[in-house]
Amino acid sequence: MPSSRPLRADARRNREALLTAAREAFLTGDADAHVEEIARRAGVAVGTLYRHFETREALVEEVYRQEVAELCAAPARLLAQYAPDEAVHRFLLLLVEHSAVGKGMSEALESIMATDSPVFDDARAEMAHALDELLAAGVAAGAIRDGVSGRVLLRALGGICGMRAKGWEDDAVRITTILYDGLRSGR
Amino acid sequence: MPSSRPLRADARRNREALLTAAREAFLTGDADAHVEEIARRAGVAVGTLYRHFETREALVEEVYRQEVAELCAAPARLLAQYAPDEAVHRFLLLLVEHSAVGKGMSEALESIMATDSPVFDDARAEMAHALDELLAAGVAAGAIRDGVSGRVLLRALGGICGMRAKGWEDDAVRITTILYDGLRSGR
DNA sequence: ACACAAACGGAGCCGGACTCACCTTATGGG
DNA sequence: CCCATAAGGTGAGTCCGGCTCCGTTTGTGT
Repeated sequence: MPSSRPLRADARRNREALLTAAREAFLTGDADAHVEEIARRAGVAVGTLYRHFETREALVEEVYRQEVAELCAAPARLLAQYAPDEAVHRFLLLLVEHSAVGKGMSEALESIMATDSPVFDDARAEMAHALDELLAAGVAAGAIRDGVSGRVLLRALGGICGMRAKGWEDDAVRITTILYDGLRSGR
Repeated sequence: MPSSRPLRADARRNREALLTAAREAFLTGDADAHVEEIARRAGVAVGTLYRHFETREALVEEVYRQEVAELCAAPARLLAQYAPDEAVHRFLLLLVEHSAVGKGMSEALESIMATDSPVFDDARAEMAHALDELLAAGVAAGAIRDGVSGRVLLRALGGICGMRAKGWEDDAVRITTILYDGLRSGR
């Protein structure tokens, strides 16, 4: 259904502007910028925002989806470059680092990983699948314990990404290491 | 300042009724019950609710605080009854179990553990302190790795408690076990 | 150029948190 | 026991933010 008609030029431009404006708003701190504000930043009226996105939530989700897609590309790349268990370790740390781009985006990731909103199911499935690959490779190499699904690990990571206090990065790295050691200890 | 005057009898009753109504509302699922609804359940008007609690959030916080206080009593009890590392393990599982009382309360716990809202600082500090005791006992007994603070572990637990999908309990138990193994592996 | 569907703008609607001016009642001193 | 009085209760009304609706503008295919 992506081709019910190619979308008029100005419409495409506005849609893009809205997504950019929203992403910037979230990155610069306030994850609950008003729709008016986002529309203003994009140089359009609220009505236009609602022509492109069903609800405010839908817009937020779209921004999240793009961010997640980027993260999902990582596992394959890491597996090609490192030994399986090293790849797992690096991915965990990458995730922590990535969620550091801003409070807004970190909230986004947390939502994706912790909620049951049907809208995020795809993103979660994709993420879980990417993690499954990583873990499977680790198990095959005898470096990672068996019986841990990507979905389970994803849950744990959700908690890590939700951290936002000052000095949270140190905490995140520490928890990540604990998890990693835990994954190896039962192998 | 808890004694600017003993609070009139009906006032105390209403305050209690509001807390009870709110707790029940959260336990029975909808964590975002409207203030009107909560007031109605308590048999008072919204104005009365706002006489006792600055904002809706403040009411929610008070309910959380009570729940957390209950959890904070657990570590001391467990330490008196079990070996340190066993106490840690049991507390982790207790936490999971406790957050199962309902989606509403589980959201509450997640908030307490994941946010930086100054209002929750006390609860977090208390919780972290309780965990510190547990961990310290474990370290002293040589059963737990050193260098993990209660605060850090609390973060990890926040993620676990935030899980709400069907079958989340199995996931939670599994993650908890991984964490536990991780805590022991570096000793 | 023209027609016309597609897209835009923005005043206004609506629901939910919160306020305030006025009424009710517990309580303690006479 | 009763009254004065201040603590407490009430709920219609305000405010604010997400969302809608329809009249106007504009890109596009002929």
